[in-house]
Amino acid sequence: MFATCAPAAPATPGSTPALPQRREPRAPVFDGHRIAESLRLVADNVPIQRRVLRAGDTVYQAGQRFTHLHVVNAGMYKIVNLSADGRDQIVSLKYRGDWLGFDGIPEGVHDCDAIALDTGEVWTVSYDALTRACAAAPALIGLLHGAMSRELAGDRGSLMSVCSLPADARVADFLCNWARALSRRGLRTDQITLRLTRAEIGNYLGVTLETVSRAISRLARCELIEFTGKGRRDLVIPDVDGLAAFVQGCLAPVPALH
Amino acid sequence: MFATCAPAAPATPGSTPALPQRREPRAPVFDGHRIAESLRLVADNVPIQRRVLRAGDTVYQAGQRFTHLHVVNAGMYKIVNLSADGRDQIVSLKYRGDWLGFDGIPEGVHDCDAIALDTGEVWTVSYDALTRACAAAPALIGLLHGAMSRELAGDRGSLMSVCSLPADARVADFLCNWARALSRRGLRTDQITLRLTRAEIGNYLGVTLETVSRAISRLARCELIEFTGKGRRDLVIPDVDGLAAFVQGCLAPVPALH
DNA sequence: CGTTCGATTGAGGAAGATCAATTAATGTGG
DNA sequence: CCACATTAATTGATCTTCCTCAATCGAACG
Repeated sequence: MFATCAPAAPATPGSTPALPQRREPRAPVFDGHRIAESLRLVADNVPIQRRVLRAGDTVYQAGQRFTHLHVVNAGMYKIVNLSADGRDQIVSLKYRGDWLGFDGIPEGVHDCDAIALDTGEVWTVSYDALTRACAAAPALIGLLHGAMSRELAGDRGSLMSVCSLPADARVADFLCNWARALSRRGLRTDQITLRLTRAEIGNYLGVTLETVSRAISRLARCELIEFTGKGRRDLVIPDVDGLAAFVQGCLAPVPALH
Repeated sequence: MFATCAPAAPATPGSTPALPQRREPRAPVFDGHRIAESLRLVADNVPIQRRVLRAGDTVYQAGQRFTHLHVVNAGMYKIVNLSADGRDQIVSLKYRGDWLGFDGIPEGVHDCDAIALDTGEVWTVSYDALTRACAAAPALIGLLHGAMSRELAGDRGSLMSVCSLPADARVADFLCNWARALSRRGLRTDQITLRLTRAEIGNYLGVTLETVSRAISRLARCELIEFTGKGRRDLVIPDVDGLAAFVQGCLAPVPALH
């Protein structure tokens, strides 16, 4: 696939111009203010309970009765969906400002686990109290809907990645998204610590852990990523846009349709 | 994979009993009443505009300003996500009772297309009017949240299918879900018409159209599905639970983890 | 210092993609 | 109504990617 490490050649010489291949470093999005406001809006209108978690702690578990929602104030979390037949599947990752627990709404019972990946804090609010507060403070409705809609958008992104990208690109895309999620929230990206094992990343991306490992090694060989610490969990992405361009490059021969 | 058509042998003789392999025909879920109530609740509290669509018509398109939501009263719809680089990806399918348009909430602009797959009708409501009505009729809040949460659950299911099932099982799972979506809504399932081409199914499931075609042929050979009409678009699923069991059977050698 | 768990890397095989040819259904214009 | 074009679906042959199996290595921990 990319033994040559050719990073997304700017479209083959005689190709259609239909693909702008946008390479200008996109304006770095920063959501920190919006998130801080959201947190304040919640805390001002609903009684919250702060809860500190350590890596491995569960915020809630599948099967538990649903009574509360949780807003992430700090830390990172994985959402694990367990199907009836024993498969378990990491379906999304959550960061500061994201909500946890929507899955329990329709049936009153959670059908996912939410598990902390590192030390963090969530603000827990009663769902009943929250809906009542919505009547008084309509801004809360917009907040909630926005959060749910963003979660939907994230899911669509995952599906897109899994359905349309080869394994190496999936891993690259995963790393891009991770880095962007951090940078949008104002967290440091010059020293990223992967909080997932290769097996977990593979589970999330629909590939085996060996494939993840090989992909990461190749990306490192191409210097699209660099390891910093002793182990293989701390890394730097020197140029996130370059990494994103690599993802695009994996699609080169396929584009035209309709 | 299943040249012998062995349908989910009840676990290999000496295997762990950890996998119950539930085969009792699950109680058929029927959501018709809940959906009818939901539609009425909306119509009673918010001005709606009925809109009839024919196959291929768009309910809304990516890039359009978001002002309205839509509830499906009839017909089937595909949601297509187009990424910046030209990939387009079917991310979900919608039926009576589902909502369309949530993707526009956070940015005020849609980032998906919603396209009718056959003749149908949607009820269009102003999002502003709807949120205002939520204050007056709190049941609407629960309705909306339930709908969004169900959509999230559907997305997780898709991701799970794509990440953990081999191609043949994915197609089988897709057909199961289609049939169940219909039967839950009280629509006839003794004569299912696929409204998607093989290419579209493949796009949705992350495989090529040839793979879809082969999988469908094999399922038909095993009599897990049967074609009815002249073409290859009308089919019957004699035993949905049997088809679901086939999906499970594809996972046999993998289960244990942790 | 040995044990354990996670990660890396290689070799071989299998599932699925790609390329290509054929058939079937649908639509068009004469 | 028929010849023709067009689009969808099927099926086969080959090739690539990724999975599986296995060995090795490294870091962390008791």
